[in-house]
Amino acid sequence: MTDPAARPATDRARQILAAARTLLEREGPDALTMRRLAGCVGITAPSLYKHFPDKSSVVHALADAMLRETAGVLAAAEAAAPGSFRALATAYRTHALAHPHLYRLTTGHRLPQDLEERAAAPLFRALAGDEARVRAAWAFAHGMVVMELNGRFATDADVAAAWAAGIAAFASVRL
Amino acid sequence: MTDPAARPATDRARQILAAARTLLEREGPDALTMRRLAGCVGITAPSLYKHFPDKSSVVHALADAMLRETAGVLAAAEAAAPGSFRALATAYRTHALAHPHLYRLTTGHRLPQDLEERAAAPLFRALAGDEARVRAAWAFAHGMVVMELNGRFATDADVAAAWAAGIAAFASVRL
DNA sequence: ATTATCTATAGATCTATAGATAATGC
DNA sequence: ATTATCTATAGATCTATAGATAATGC
Repeated sequence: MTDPAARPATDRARQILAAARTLLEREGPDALTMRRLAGCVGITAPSLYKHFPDKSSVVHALADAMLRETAGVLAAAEAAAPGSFRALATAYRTHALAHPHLYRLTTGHRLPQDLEERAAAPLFRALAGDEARVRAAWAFAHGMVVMELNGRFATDADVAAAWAAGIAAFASVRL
Repeated sequence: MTDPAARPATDRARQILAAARTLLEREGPDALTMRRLAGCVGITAPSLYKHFPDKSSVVHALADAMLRETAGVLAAAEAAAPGSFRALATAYRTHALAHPHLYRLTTGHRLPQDLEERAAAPLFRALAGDEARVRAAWAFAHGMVVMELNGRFATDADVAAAWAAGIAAFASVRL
């Protein structure tokens, strides 16, 4: 209810967003044009403007939905294994790597702060309420995902071991 | 010598790269067009193609130079404070935040692996040769920088404390 | 001779608006 | 009446090439 564009009211708007998501994930951000998006839904580009005021509102709605989904994934991981930073990190990684372009789109955006905080709440609990450590751990997870997505690790690198090392570093009791 | 585009031979090519760097850093990636770049150097767009085969070679050369610079910064930090992960992390952060657009450009690229490894060598030494931990620590630093650059932390967040928490987590002796 | 440059332009895009037309809901 | 859609198009871009012209180096 906060933002009409971010929370589509009509079926058509939802259908457009679903198509945008598929298009972005399949062909990357450059493919997400109003023309191609319209084509996916079976209408012409100008008709999109009856449902979204402009392109950025479509993009914003995609990012918003993705962040909500991430929050849900983390909440589920917490429910399954309360207090486990490892479980949260694994769930985060899995979800992010499953949606590379959406992940990049979302993390490249400035989103409502309460949404972000809600998503990070399980992490806050897992790390015993240490804010600074929560942010550092979040940055670690984000950095790992981005580097995996962008192929920044050497092909023979043991990425799982790197995740494990980071998880151990943050989960361990403070010295 | 590896790549002619990445290591410009002529003064003009170097001048073009310098202008590209300034343009990118001042106005962001969308401003970096062949026309605008040519304008900065005082020539027309087609003339650029006498010096670079295409736009991507210009971009690649920028990323290459930035990564070399990062390697230099880390090496200098190591020389000043051998074996200190904190010193490396601080130097990395400072350099990255001083060149936001270049940093994003560079980290969004796949670069020659030996270059990346050379840049990471001081980190490897500081973390006592633990490869997995080096990668995790690198991801942490990268994640922190990206989140700072993209304004992903709450305005009242103590970012320095987050850096300190991550540095402590990785620098501490293993349990 | 060779090189750097220019003008002109091909060939593709894009986002977004204006105004007409068809379809739906009262 | 209102809404969704279409066609047509404005108005901006972009990258990159072709071919002519000026300037440089032998």
